[in-house]
Parts: sequence; structure tokens; C-alpha cells
Amino acid sequence: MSRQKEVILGVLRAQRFHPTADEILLRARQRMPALALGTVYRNLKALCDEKKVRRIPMEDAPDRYDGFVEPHDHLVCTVCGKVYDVPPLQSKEALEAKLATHVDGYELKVYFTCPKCQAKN
Amino acid sequence: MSRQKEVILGVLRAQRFHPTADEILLRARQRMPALALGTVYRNLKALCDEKKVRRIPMEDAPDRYDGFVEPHDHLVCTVCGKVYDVPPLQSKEALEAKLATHVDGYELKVYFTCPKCQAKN
DNA sequence: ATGAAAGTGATAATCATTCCTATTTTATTA
DNA sequence: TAATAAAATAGGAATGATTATCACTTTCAT
Repeated sequence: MSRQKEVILGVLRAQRFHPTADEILLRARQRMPALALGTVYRNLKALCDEKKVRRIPMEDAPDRYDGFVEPHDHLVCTVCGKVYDVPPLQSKEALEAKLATHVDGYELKVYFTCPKCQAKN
Repeated sequence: MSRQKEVILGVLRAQRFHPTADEILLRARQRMPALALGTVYRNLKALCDEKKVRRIPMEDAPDRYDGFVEPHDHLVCTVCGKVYDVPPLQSKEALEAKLATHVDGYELKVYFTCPKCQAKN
């Protein structure tokens, strides 16, 4: 594991948040100023392959990344875009039972308006 | 509703499939050869706003569009990318109960290997 | 017909992500 | 330790889906 990869994983595990590649770059550069965006993307892909990081594909915004990989789903605010963790709302097993097929995985995003954004109206 | 918009909606309702904007353009041009890709995108967005069409955001491929908007979810083959319809696997109400919040909607994609692709191995 | 409003086709711009490559770092072996 | 091979990096260019722009056409109410 290269020093760059360690720093990137460190950023993602430092707190429970869901940053974009750009945001990861910003934070990682505090410790490693010459880090390149391409390196961030390359290592994020590798970390996802190794199941150490999870990618959260966003529909109309840059993808986000999650350093916590125990099963959970995501609540996305339609106003500010912030992502919140919630306990698993589905299970592969339940889906396999309902669908009567083998299932490789699933991606569930629930949209809502977060308390902060609700308060603004 | 412009002639272009009608043709685009016609393509999507002609059969139960999940084409990309490009594929829609190809088919629509059989009836309207001068149709432009930008016009396809513009009208798809409008049709989605009007809830006549549903967009299926794809993670690593062009988005797909669905001319059938009654509630249902999607099964996506991880090998060939084909999208299959399945009865709703979730409901807004169930999610609201579990999460104890108002929910605007959800997007669920279940990944599997379709029978055709399984047969190839 | 006329003028305003809406829509179009063609093309350029955007921007997240990937690709390329010369260089640097790391690991290996003598 | 020096030499060498392998892997990874930084930086910048390329890609490609989608959106924006704009001159021109169509629609439609007057």
C-alpha cells in the first residue's frame, strides 16, 4: 500500500462522511501537497475493488466515497445533497427470495429533505 | 407537445425496454431523420418532469429511460447491462415507517447475472 | 398576416473521470 | 550497497455523456 493510498484511506476513515474525490484530494493534500487527482481516483478504484471503500454513485453530482463498509444504506437530501447513513433497509437474501434469482448486490438511495434544509423553509 | 416530443415518447412506449438517449435517437430518426440528440435530451428531461417518463441512472454507462411509469424496480445484469423490470421491492410508506422521516422517493437497482449471460459460462 | 413565445438543429462548452507517459519510488537481488 | 526490475505517481491531455447557446423555424392567439 503506497503512502498516497494510505493517506486517502486515512481521510475516509477519519470521520463518518461521504466526500467526493475532489474533497478527498483537498484534505489529503494537507498531509501530502503534491498529491494528484488522478492518483486519488486510481486509488479509490483500487480500494473499492479491495472492498475497503464503497463508492456511492450520485445521479447528478460527482460520486461520493464511504470509508465504512459494514452493510448500511444511504439517505440523500434532495436539497443540499448531503448523504446520511441508515441501517440496512434491504438484504441480499430478502431480495433473492422475492425475485427467485441469485443477486450480486443492490444499490438503494432514499431521497428526503434533511432537517437543516427543512428548517430553511 | 411538439412532433419531436411525441415521436420520442412513442419510441419509449412502443415496447418495454430501457434505451439510452442514443438508442432513442436512432429509432426516432426512422420517422424523423433530422432529429437532433440535444432535442432528445431536452425532451427526455421535460417528459421526466411531467412524470411521463422515468430516467434510470446508470453507474458506469449512459443513463437509460423507461416509458412505463407505474411503480416498479429494476434488475440490472452486471455482464451485459440489460435492464429488467420487477414488481416494486420497496414502498415509500414502508421506508417512511422504518426511517421515521418523510421520504421523497427512492432509487433501487438490484444487480444480477441474467440467464443469457449465465448460459455463456 | 403579425408578433410573441416556445421549440428545434447544430455546434460548442462543461466537467467528472480516465488515460498517457516520463519520472520517481519501492522492492529485489546480487 | 549498487544495480535493476516492477509498481506507482504527478501532471496534463483526452474522453464522452450531458447541457448550454443561439440563429432560425414553428406554433398559435390576436
